[in-house]
Amino acid sequence: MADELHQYFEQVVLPKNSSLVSEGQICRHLYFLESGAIRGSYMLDGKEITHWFGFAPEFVTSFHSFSTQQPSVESIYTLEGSVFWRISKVQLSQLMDNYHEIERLVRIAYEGYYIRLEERFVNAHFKTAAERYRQLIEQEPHILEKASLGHLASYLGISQETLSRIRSKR
Amino acid sequence: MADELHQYFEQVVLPKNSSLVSEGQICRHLYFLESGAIRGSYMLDGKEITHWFGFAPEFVTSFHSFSTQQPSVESIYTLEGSVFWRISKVQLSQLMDNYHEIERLVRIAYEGYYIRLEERFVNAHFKTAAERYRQLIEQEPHILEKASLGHLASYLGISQETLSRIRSKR
DNA sequence: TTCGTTTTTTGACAGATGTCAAAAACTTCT
DNA sequence: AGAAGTTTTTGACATCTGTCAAAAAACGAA
Repeated sequence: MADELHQYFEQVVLPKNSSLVSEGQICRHLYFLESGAIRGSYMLDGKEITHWFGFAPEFVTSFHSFSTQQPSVESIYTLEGSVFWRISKVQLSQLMDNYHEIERLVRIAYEGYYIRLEERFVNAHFKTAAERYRQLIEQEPHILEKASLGHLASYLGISQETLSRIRSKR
Repeated sequence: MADELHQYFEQVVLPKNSSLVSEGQICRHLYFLESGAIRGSYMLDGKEITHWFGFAPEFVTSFHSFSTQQPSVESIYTLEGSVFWRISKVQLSQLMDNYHEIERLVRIAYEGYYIRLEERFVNAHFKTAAERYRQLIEQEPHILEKASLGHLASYLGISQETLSRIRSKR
């Protein structure tokens, strides 16, 4: 099985600040981020909102588009030089058909992603900007090293200026 | 297989305002909500925050607790008389082991739940209270019929007073 | 290094939202 | 219908946060 797995994956290497997935296009691949870091963002009222970050090693894609095969509302960009291994949706479906074990891995992956998102959602819900920032420092410190202030601010759901002021107060 | 499935599920019938899952307890079951409506909530600074609603027919549980088997941070209450069919995590795991088909159903379910939560997250992220309320009316009008103002407000991430004022302005 | 660009910080101000408190409207039960 | 409880509305006020604009700092390329 390991042999068969390998032949489905294709390596993708991207430099810093390049796009992996573009808004408006259908995302047909699931990517394993082997090394590097990325961010997912979308446009709102002319502003770019970064709503998630991805760090190696993990599976990433524009989940909504990949799952529904609708045009993606988000774009994905590299935050630094990154190496991916990608597999198409069609091929992944075949693998899941052929191997219960693969279907299970994907199920467990989704379960994990769901839980993580739920936690983030709850954390964001009724906390002040400062509390969310403090929580970020505790729970996802790696983000601080790779993301710019603007990316961070939108990730936290606040303006860049407010984040700058929160930072200067300690 | 249908026969075998049936024997794993147990019916639970609850009146209005009763609790299905309580904070602090490990949630060991997945529930199929056959009829009725429920809400999931947690305590924050002495206030009860309702962060999701569930409506028949769908599968519901305290996902974080069910998945990790850690004590639940949320409680689940019925909004009206409701009928559930529950299956234990152990038994569901057995079913998933024995039937690839079941594993697939669960995988697809998680995929759907993830997408839904992501949409809600993005919608909430940078919109004003009024916009979120308008969006709720368009996208989840059924919630309006069952939830009290207080539940709704916390679901939208705003105070009850603010929601009341938004409502009175149209 | 130096110039030009991007990112971050700071200031002034307006507007949205939360909080506390009380009144009003609505429910439920007897 | 009436009493008691709950839910919703309203008012006054403080504060957090966003916006716009400009200055300062950091970064990159030549």
